[in-house]
Amino acid sequence: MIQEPVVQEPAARQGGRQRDPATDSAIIEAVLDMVAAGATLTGLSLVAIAKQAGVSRNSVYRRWKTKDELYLDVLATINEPRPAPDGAGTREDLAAVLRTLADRVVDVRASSVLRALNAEAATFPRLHRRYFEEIVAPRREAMTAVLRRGVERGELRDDVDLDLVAELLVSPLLARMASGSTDHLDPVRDTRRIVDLVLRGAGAPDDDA
Amino acid sequence: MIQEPVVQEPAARQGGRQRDPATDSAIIEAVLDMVAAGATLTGLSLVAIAKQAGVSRNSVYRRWKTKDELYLDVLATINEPRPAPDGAGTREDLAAVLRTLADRVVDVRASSVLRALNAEAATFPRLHRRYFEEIVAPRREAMTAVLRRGVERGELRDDVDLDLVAELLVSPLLARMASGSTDHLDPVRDTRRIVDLVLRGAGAPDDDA
Amino acid sequence: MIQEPVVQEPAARQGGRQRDPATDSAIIEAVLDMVAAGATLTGLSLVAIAKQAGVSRNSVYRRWKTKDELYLDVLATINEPRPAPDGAGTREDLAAVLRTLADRVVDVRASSVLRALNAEAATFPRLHRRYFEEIVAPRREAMTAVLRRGVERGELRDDVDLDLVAELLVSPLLARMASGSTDHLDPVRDTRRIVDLVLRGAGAPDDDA
Amino acid sequence: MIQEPVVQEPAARQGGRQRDPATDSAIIEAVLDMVAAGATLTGLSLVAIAKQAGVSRNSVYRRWKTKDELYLDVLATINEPRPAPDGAGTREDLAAVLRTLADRVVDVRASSVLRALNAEAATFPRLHRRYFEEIVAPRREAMTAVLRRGVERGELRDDVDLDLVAELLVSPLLARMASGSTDHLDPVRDTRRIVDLVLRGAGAPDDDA
DNA sequence: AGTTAAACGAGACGGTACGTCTGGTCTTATT
DNA sequence: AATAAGACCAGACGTACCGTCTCGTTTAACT
Repeated sequence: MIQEPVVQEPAARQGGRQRDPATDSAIIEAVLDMVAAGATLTGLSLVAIAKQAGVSRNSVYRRWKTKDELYLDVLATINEPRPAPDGAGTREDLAAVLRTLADRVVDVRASSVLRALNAEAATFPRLHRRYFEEIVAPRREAMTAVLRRGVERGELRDDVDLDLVAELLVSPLLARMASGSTDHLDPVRDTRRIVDLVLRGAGAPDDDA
Repeated sequence: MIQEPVVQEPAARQGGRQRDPATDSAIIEAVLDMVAAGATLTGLSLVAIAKQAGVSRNSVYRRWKTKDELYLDVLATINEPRPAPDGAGTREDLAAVLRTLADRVVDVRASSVLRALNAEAATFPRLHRRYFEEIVAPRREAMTAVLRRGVERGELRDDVDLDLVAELLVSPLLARMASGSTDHLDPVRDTRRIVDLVLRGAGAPDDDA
Repeated sequence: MIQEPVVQEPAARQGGRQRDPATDSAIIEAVLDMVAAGATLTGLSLVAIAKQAGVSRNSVYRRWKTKDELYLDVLATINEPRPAPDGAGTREDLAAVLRTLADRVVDVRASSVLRALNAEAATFPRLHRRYFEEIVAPRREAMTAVLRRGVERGELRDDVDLDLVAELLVSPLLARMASGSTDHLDPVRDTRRIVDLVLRGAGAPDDDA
Repeated sequence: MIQEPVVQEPAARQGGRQRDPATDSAIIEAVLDMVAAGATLTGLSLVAIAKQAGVSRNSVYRRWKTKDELYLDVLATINEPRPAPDGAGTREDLAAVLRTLADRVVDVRASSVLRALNAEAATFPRLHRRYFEEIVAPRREAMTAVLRRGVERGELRDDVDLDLVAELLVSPLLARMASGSTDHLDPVRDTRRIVDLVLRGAGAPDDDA
């Protein structure tokens, strides 16, 4: 799991001043703020981050050798695991799974980081892989599980491509995250509307025959 | 329209060597290639672009004072207008409109630029606005027109939010563009499948009542 | 001799527009003015000279391939030969020879060029050699001739080093040229005073024994 | 006095790495060497100096914002004050004062810098003024004092222009410095000969009447 | 309490890239 | 063919960072 930051504990501890934990978070906050303000992952430098955090360069470099490692810890901050939906019904379960995503999309700093990460995946392969393993994959599995159960329950057609359905459900939120048009998004209402429309379809009933 | 590049024609022409048009395109190609290779809009420098284009710095700065202006011309390159769908039927028209988008998504260089532009919208507001006016808005109108006609024809329900339907149709492609997972996308097949699923819905028929 | 400029006559003259002789002198004047204004020989560029002369770069490069060649022609402009003194008397002859030098020292443009040339002798060896052969050597010979005649006539001691006497006579003017403190120099009066003092000496008569 | 270089001490010293004093002198040495090798004051760039000194550009710019300021410190290096002559006799005192100058003339680096400075006085007015105040003026006063005392003692005529005598004494050395023909100069012997000749005069004794 | 060791801010340092400017060459249109 | 205008490449210059390093200072653990 990503939960545990990789800030290296210095080996043997026999004396000396302690690291200020406030510095750790000040730096990570600085990254989140700057990225949310439009900075690029590549464009950010440890120096600039230090300045924004009100901390000496030294204090940043002491903790992370590279931006890559720092960003791993930043990414860990974003992931906020949720319990699996309770299985009340397919419609509600889908909405619940989507909510997890929608909440992150609405969080400006989180969505900014993820948007930046997508745009620069090639530059940060390790970071991008981690993003997939820790954030994307679990959600996808949760979604798939709900969909499969929906078919079993007879609440979903059994002749549809579930992967496509999942993509259809998730994409509106992802697209908003990608474009940054996150303002008018109401996590509760909009996830509900998306689920409804995907389940019901937009075509006229006759048209289905 | 964006079609006409803004490369400034120097005022009065009475003598002097002519600008090499090959240089213009070499520079724009360089930008497209570098962005497709993972570069950031902010991260690119006119110097690096010149190097990649095999052109002197001077020749770049002579044409564009800022990256912003250069990118405007790059963006113009991407926009490839398509005729409106012929109106054979809602299903076919929707697929046709989506195709325009899907083709751009599949084009690595185009989608890379747009992905980068989305990620750095804050840094290039003028560019982003232009992107909306010239590329996004026309497609959206085309899509809306088709949908409205579908309702009039009775091929679409009249109780659905057409904006949401449009978003549902478009988002899978946008999301792929955003994440760069563009490899397995088949413009013809996949647009068809998306349209079908959105029209028909994924829910079991009984469930609709 | 330096008198004949080395401006290359274009080989065969078969037709086409004629060179504008005004351009030649405009360029040389430009050099003189710029050097007098403080420019360095190395620091001047043909481009800057063209601009100052109000002439296209082309027109300069067509005439002189290098600064070196151009400066040779500039130097030729400075040398203004004078007839040998008439031999009325040593005192008058010395003053006459010094006058030639003093007049050049007073000419701001000439002295500026020579001062610059001295400072950058290492960079323009050919030019510096030419300067010696064409300007310095003739004057020195003239001076030596007058001094030798003075000894023969019994107007000068026969136990002094004539080279040193010559140096003593010439140096005040050269030093002024070198330092640029040329303002308060009156060629007629000051050469006279220098000659008088050198002949007579500053020591009290008794002191000589 | 000029003795104290103007390398700016950053105001408050509370921390940070110390400047390497070896870097200071390496840079100044570089300037002296390059000017002695024929470089122009204007032509030198802080970049070239840094390269020659084997130091990063940064380290130069950190110390001096402009060439002007750097050259002030270079000039300070050249000035080497001497005690006033002891007053044994006018002849000896004059020789002693001239020696100070002759030694500087013989020092290739010092004379190169001063020659360059004279040639480019217009470009570096502040530097040139300083040169006068710190180097020229004191020597001139020393010289004048000796001469005046010579008159009082009856060792010099009382009807000569002492300023002219001073100029006559000093100019041969200055002229050599200006022309760079410094090789065959023997400070001890030549100053002596100059003083002797100026005191005694070159004219035949009868000629004075 | 004194010693030791590390955290911390400040800033020197070498290196690299950027955008500007200029120099000399080449090309085009005009005279 | 000479000229003016200007595109073009090459390279230097001064600036701005970046990441490393070395200081002097402060804080905490361990004698």
